[in-house]
Amino acid sequence: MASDTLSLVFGALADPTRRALLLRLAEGEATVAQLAAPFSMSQPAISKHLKVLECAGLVTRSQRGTARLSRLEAEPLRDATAWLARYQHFWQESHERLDELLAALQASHGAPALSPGTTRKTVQRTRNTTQRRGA
Amino acid sequence: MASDTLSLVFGALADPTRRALLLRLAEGEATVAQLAAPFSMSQPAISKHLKVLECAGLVTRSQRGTARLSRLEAEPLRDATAWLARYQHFWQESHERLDELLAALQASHGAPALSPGTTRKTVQRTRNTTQRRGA
DNA sequence: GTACTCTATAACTATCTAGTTTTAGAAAGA
DNA sequence: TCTTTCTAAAACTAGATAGTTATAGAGTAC
Repeated sequence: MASDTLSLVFGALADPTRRALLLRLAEGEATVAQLAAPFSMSQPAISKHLKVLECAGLVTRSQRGTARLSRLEAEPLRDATAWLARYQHFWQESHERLDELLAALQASHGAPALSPGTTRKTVQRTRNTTQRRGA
Repeated sequence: MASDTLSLVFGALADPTRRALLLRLAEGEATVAQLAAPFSMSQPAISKHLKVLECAGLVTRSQRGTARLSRLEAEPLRDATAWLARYQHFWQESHERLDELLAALQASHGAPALSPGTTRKTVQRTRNTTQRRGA
């Protein structure tokens, strides 16, 4: 894979096991054993996935006794989101805000433990975005 | 790679060539030859990248004469953004809105042709998000 | 020091990836 | 029809990826 940061981050996210690990880590730090528990996969396999996440900057690690704690680092996810957001106006037809979209998505297929508590009210604002599409 | 949609999308984005293709397609439809021009890479290589993008649902194609037009489909990017946004409150320390962050990013390292025209004003609002972090 | 626990590394396999060059096929033009 | 243009497919290569089992090493407890 390409070694630039964005490629590493997207590459790390391109695996359901690693995405699941991130979701778990969003609840708090965890040891390798704790992280491996839900998966029908060997411990070294999980260690490798953690290494991929670490290389992408999505996880940092510390020692606690004989165990190693993994901790979520969300910074790179911001960069990834920023990249994606350039395309926002291609799919956001009605210009609703991202967190409102999110709220809707969560309402439709079950809110994960992570989500903010309440849906916020729509804020009306003008927008002079030039919609350029087509050749 | 895993075959679920999200994995395909993130996997497609995990390559700088493919991200560049998407950026180009954001300006409008293009033929394979047009897309291949800026790259020092063979035409079949570009065709393969386009196939990856197509499999991820990021591109649809149509025929025009002897050429094939590729068109950006941003829908899957919304899903990817939605996944990422679950981590928003991990990096969005001061709770600024995504598009404001974007504006700042664009201001700092050069606005791409894609971006909305103006930075919008900060809207003050309350937020009762429960910040849950740590074990 | 010895035993135990937790995790990383080594070594290996199978599969996927990204690229190449060459070739075939489809559509348009003369 | 014959030629040209544009793109996809075939066949191949090198290297990365995701998993395995077995083992080594580091830290704690005794």
